[in-house]
Amino acid sequence: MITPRPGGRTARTQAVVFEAAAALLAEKDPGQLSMTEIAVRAGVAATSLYRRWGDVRTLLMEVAVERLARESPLPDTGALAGDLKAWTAAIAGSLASPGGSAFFRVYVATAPTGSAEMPGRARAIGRRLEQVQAMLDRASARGERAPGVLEVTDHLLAPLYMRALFGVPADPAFAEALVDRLLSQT
Amino acid sequence: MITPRPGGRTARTQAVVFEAAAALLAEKDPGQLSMTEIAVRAGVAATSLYRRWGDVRTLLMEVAVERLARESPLPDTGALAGDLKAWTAAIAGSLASPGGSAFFRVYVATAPTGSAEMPGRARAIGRRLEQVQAMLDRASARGERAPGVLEVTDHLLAPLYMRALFGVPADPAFAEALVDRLLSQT
DNA sequence: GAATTAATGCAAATTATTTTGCATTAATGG
DNA sequence: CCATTAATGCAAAATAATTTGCATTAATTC
Repeated sequence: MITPRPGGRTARTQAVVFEAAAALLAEKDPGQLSMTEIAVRAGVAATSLYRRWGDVRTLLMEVAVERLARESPLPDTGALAGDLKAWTAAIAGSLASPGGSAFFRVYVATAPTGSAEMPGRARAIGRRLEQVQAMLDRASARGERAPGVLEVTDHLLAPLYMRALFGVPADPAFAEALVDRLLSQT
Repeated sequence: MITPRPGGRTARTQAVVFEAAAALLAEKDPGQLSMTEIAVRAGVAATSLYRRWGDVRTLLMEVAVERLARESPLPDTGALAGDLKAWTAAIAGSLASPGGSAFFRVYVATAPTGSAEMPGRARAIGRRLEQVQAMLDRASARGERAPGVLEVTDHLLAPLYMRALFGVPADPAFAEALVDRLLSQT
């Protein structure tokens, strides 16, 4: 059984487990969560969680990746400024929701202090960067002058996530101002 | 015994414990560290750690606060641009060292996902913000036009920490460019 | 729809973490 | 220097987390 159907047992238990983990993530630190706790909340045997994900870090990273994919769709407004504004607004919105910075917290908490590895990590962050690159490529194809991916992460993503982390509100107007600031400097 | 002398037993064990924790922090995630592990490395009974700090989170937060205070001194070059450049360069430097983002990781890992509390947290982050405010106040007193604290955290600190988190190098030139970019927009 | 395969649940065993009680050692105050 | 107080160490107990073996249930294949 490599890819079970959406309604299969495997998919079903994964769904309840992810749901339970996400709910707990909105309540407490990633570092405070245990396999046992998630298993109880999900109504699933802890044994199953250990067998499928190995440890809490791995499980939480998968949850984060899955949620991220759903929360900020890639916009296409026809202009770079519009794309970036819609995208950052969506990010700001999801960061504002309870547990909205959960993905980011999980990433940081599970990221190795050293330099190397992490397949889940690369996948998680790769998703965001692919979105950025796609937008920038479209802009270039239209003949617009576009910044690089690094500029976007440095000047758009960084302030938004930092604010989420420190509890400073980041409303849509702030996100929009960041985009204007970035584009006026290219 | 409220404030034991620098050479006292309490201070001595705290020193070895902090040293051990910092060393381990450079090797693995904050979330991976246990009291037991730190105790063994420090050559101290785990019992003592539990009694003095209660749990790993609390201990690590204190370690982070203590290290931060030593790592980035407040510069005074006579001009805001110079102050900010010296300060960001110091931050970039310590972030580049092995385990340099340990403080930040600890902060994120131990920060509650919910909204409330945290004495250690406020103290930790307050230190950085006081430094910023002091620099900005001096600049204003000299008659220079100075940005607000939020601008500094959004546009200087955020990119630096974000890069540290994702393993993207942030050299002194990058830090300097951030300062120029910020000041040219005030 | 039976046979096969994989995932799950459950209980027991193992291992790690945390707490507790008490003896010991170091620091402090006369 | 002696008495007092607080911190530490050590061992045992209590709790929590993780692993393992095996029976059971659900899904897939033919």
